[in-house]
Amino acid sequence: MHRHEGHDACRSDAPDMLARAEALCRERGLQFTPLRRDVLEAVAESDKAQGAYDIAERLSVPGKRVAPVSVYRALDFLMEQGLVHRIASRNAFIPCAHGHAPGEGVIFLICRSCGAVDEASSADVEGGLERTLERAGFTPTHSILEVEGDCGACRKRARTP
Amino acid sequence: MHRHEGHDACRSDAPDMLARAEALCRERGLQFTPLRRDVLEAVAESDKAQGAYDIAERLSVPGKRVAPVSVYRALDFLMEQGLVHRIASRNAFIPCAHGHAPGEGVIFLICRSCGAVDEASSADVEGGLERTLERAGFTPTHSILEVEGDCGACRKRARTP
DNA sequence: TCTGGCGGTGATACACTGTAACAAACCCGC
DNA sequence: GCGGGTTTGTTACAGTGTATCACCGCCAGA
Repeated sequence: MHRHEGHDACRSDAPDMLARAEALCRERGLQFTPLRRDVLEAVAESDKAQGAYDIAERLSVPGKRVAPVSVYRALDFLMEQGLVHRIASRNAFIPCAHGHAPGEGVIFLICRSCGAVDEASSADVEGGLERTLERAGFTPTHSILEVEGDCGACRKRARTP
Repeated sequence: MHRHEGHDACRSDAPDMLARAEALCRERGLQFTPLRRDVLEAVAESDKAQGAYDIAERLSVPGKRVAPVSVYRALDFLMEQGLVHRIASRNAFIPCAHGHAPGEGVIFLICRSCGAVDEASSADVEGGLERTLERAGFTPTHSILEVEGDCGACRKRARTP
């Protein structure tokens, strides 16, 4: 089990994220288009989960509107490539903090106070889940695990206002 | 760890569910109104997750329309009382298969083929999750764990068509 | 009895989220 | 240049959820 270390730096270091995405697309023979780049950059600019419409609005400038449907398409692409995650309980999107092993379970920690979303992973949880599913005769294809609560920073802030 | 036994009977035994709900409301001094009763019954009639609009349509008869907003209000009430669950990945609702210990984690097993939703629980998963959250300095208030895949019945059906 | 409050419901409107369908632009190999 | 796939723009629409206000029924208290 491990928690992802150095997370904050990761999330705010958008340039690194973009470089990684570009390399990944080149490697896979896919197009890292300007729109996809812009959407990824917009998502990576914040550690809060952002809605597709927020992103569309942020990317729009007078004279050059980006329609939500375009954002959705870019997000679909970025999710397929494992570059962003969707937070089902919020209908919102966050950058993937780091390269996950394919199929590795991710736990999203969503702070109800500051809105930041952290990622964690746990071999214990994953193993327990596998055993539970097997016992139930259930073959999983995809699982989501999202926890809402208070992050350490916000709890500390609440104690010493 | 245990998987909920006798689940099918539980889910289809709507009358029992209604009696339980009524008793629970009386006990808590809350109103188990006709609308709430109808909504719970509609949810309990199927082991598939149903959308609020589906429920509204099902409850509507010529001359007596039930608006989605009314269904949402009833569902909010029923969720607060722990009688129904919301499936975040589907924007849909299912009856609670049994009385959970308050705060106990539930794992939803969603079959992508037949759409049925089963419930499971696992002390392993829960313990692992607790440890992971503590390590991350995160205080949880609510967590959702939903797994999509193929249930045993559908996998068997696929093998012998 | 009257009255005021309160919870529940009905009804309308609206905001937010996501997708379908089609046309235009672009890119790339032939 | 041409043909075919991919990407994007645009419009329209479906699905999901909430805000607001009015009305009703009930019940406690004057």
